[in-house]
Amino acid sequence: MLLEREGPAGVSLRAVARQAGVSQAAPYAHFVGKRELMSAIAAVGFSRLREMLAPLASDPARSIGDLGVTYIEFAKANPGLYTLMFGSREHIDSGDVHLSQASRQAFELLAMKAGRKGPNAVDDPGPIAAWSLVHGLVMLLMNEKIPAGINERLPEILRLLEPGIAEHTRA
Amino acid sequence: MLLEREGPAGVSLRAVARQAGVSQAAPYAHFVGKRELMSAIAAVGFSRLREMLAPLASDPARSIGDLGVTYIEFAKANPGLYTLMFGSREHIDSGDVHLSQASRQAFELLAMKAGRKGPNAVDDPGPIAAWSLVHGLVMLLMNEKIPAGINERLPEILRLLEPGIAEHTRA
DNA sequence: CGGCGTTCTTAACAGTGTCAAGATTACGGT
DNA sequence: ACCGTAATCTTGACACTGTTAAGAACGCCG
Repeated sequence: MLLEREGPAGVSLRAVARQAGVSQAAPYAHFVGKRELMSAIAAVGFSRLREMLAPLASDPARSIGDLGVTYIEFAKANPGLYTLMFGSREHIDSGDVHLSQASRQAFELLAMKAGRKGPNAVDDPGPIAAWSLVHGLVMLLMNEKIPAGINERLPEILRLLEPGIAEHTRA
Repeated sequence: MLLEREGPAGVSLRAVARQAGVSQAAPYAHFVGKRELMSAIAAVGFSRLREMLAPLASDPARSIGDLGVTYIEFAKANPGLYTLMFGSREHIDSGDVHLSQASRQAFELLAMKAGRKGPNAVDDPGPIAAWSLVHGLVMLLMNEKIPAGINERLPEILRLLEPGIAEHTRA
């Protein structure tokens, strides 16, 4: 896909039109603008992520660390898509309904594992910390801020959060 | 500044040239291209971040959590700059010498607090986890993936990592 | 069959990064 | 003091971008 070769900024409406065999302004019959196209793509990205995570989340034998590893695998397999989903507020409309709904659904999978039980897990520190840790790891890896060599130590890093969460949940 | 009003993508060479009172192609006498300009800006961003963090890092009375709070304050005060520093590989040349050096220096400040002592702290899980957690938190906040309301609970979230790090350092 | 909405095309607008050619300016060595 | 060289700037152009306007085909429903 074009997204993965060039990154989100490399996607031009005209290029996707050419690739579809239609002409420059045709996309505007389907999307009001570029941001809406990108938001739609990002939304299916969240759906795919959720599909990958879902079986692990409902399996009691799997830990948060396992979820994290799968999460990172998704990001490494689709770096362009992942960057689009989380990066740049420029390319995406964060207010888009489908998009924010899709991202919330993916987040709730994490909350199941890392959070206090019950509703409004949204402001529960546990899942937020877990998501932040994993997301930060992915971002720093992608932007080469940390050496790519730590790949094997990822489970170890992810486990660092578990004592704190256990302590917090108990309280 | 223009960066903060429009975000990294809103910065155009022509606009900065206009603002400097010179004409479109003048910047090319100082930078080989836009990416180099942006990389230079990002590098001074890392320097500023390091200056903010330095006093806390050398003060034994301050915890990793304190560093994290200051880090997040920096990001919230300069969201455009922060996005440029970490976000988009499109606008920045990660291979840039000044840039990668500046980011490494900022990272070493974290490593002092959160890591095993001694050299090559780069592959020590502690500081990497700390940085990832804080960075992920900032990113998710900026892109409105998590509600802005958790601001007061930030110290609590950052503390979740401390038991794990303590355990690991002891080993 | 007629009309309407969807999809498409072509053409144009303003804006962008970048390069080439040449003018201007500043400055250091003789 | 002067001359040459390097740094800096200007103008003009190229190919590209997102977006809009005006209109041409097309299918579908009454």
